[in-house]
Amino acid sequence: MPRQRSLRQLEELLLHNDYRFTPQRRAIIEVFFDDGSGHLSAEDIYHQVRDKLPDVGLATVYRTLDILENLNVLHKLNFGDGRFRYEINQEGLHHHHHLVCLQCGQVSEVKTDLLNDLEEKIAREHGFNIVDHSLKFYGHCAACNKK
Amino acid sequence: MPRQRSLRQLEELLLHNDYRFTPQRRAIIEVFFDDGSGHLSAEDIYHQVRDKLPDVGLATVYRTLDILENLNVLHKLNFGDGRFRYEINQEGLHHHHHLVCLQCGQVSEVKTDLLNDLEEKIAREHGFNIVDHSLKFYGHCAACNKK
DNA sequence: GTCTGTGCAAAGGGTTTGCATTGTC
DNA sequence: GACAATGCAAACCCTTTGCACAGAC
Repeated sequence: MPRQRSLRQLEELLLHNDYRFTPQRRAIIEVFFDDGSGHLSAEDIYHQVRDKLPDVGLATVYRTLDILENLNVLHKLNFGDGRFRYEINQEGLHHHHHLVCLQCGQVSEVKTDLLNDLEEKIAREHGFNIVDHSLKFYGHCAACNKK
Repeated sequence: MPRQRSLRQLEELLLHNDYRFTPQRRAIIEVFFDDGSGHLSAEDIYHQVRDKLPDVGLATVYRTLDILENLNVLHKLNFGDGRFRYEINQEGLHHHHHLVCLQCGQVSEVKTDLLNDLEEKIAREHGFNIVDHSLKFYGHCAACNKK
């Protein structure tokens, strides 16, 4: 099982779903491959895409992000800072959590997932069928602690 | 230790912090006492306050919510539906989690907190000083499952 | 050639801010 | 009576939408 889909695979995914594989969409996907930091806002992506394709419109970015989210290529994140952020869905990276630094705003990831027990308990006690979860820790990151 | 502060105590809290205890602020706080459901949006509060004080402005609601959040009277929540929601902070209700139904939008609460171990581990491994956390489960609630 | 995708600009929705007026301390 | 708080409306920010044009199949 591949850890991350290739550009080629994503092209096929789009075409199989009756979407066209345009230069704009290609460039937007490439931004996610190029940028390792993850957690990109629409504006971040817009600026990076415009380095390659200077005429791209912000609306195109939003429309593409929407498609990619629906195809489960991207995950839409909300850290409460007034804008949505997107990260690429990678197999094996399911259910990681986020550390949001309240000082510098940096978001890092925790791989651990100890929520399975809790999920079972909730499903049992509340009759709630869990599809997804979101766990965020807010605090002060190592770098800010040193200041 | 009281489970919930009284109106009187909140009045003193405001005055001690050089804020005035106006009828508007009183009415806004009362909304939280009257409404048991919790998770109120600014608009929800605005409408309920206007039943008592018809001339209140939405801006006043936002400004008051902001003050009460800073005084740790309220907790600002984000369920990703495009608006912030507020719940009153009660002692003993620290760190409860939310179940967000993807069908009907209803938000209910889970009292369990099994995150202490995980928090310690994260603080140790990442040097991240945790101040708060947010855990949300998305899925289908018992009522929607029956439909 | 058809019809999806694009860019632009305008609209939308929640939240914030400026300012003259009101009213609390 | 000073100055914080209010109400109104405009401004803001991110996101969505309408529309005519461009371009992929």
